[in-house]
Amino acid sequence: MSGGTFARFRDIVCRIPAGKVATYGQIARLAGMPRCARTVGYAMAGCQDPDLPCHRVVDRFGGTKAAFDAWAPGTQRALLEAEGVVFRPDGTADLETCQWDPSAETQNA
DNA sequence: CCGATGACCAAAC
DNA sequence: TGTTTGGCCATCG
Repeated sequence: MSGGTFARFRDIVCRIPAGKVATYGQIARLAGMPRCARTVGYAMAGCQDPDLPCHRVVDRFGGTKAAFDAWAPGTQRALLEAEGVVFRPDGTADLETCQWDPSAETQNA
């Protein structure tokens, strides 16, 4: 595993600050694989690591995935809201306000 | 062991 | 302008 692509995704997702959300494509892009967004989602689906804040990972529209709902109905949104993420009436996270900005990644874990 | 799938995104026609 | 296919990697059966 170490040295695998999944490890890279996990590392990136783990660096998402609380109150922020990142999209699969964004993470994949940061990992160096703009086309590997699917692999990112799979990394979460197959390996729900407790240290992996997959709840901070959303799709391009900031909408939580149905699979996540199956894992924990309404939990993702609750966690994000608890972290300060702003949700819209449509049930999607306001990416304009809460999308993780890797460029401003000054928190450096 | 090998084949198919999967929580997606972006470019191409 | 909108819709479709393509692509990537790891895990599951």
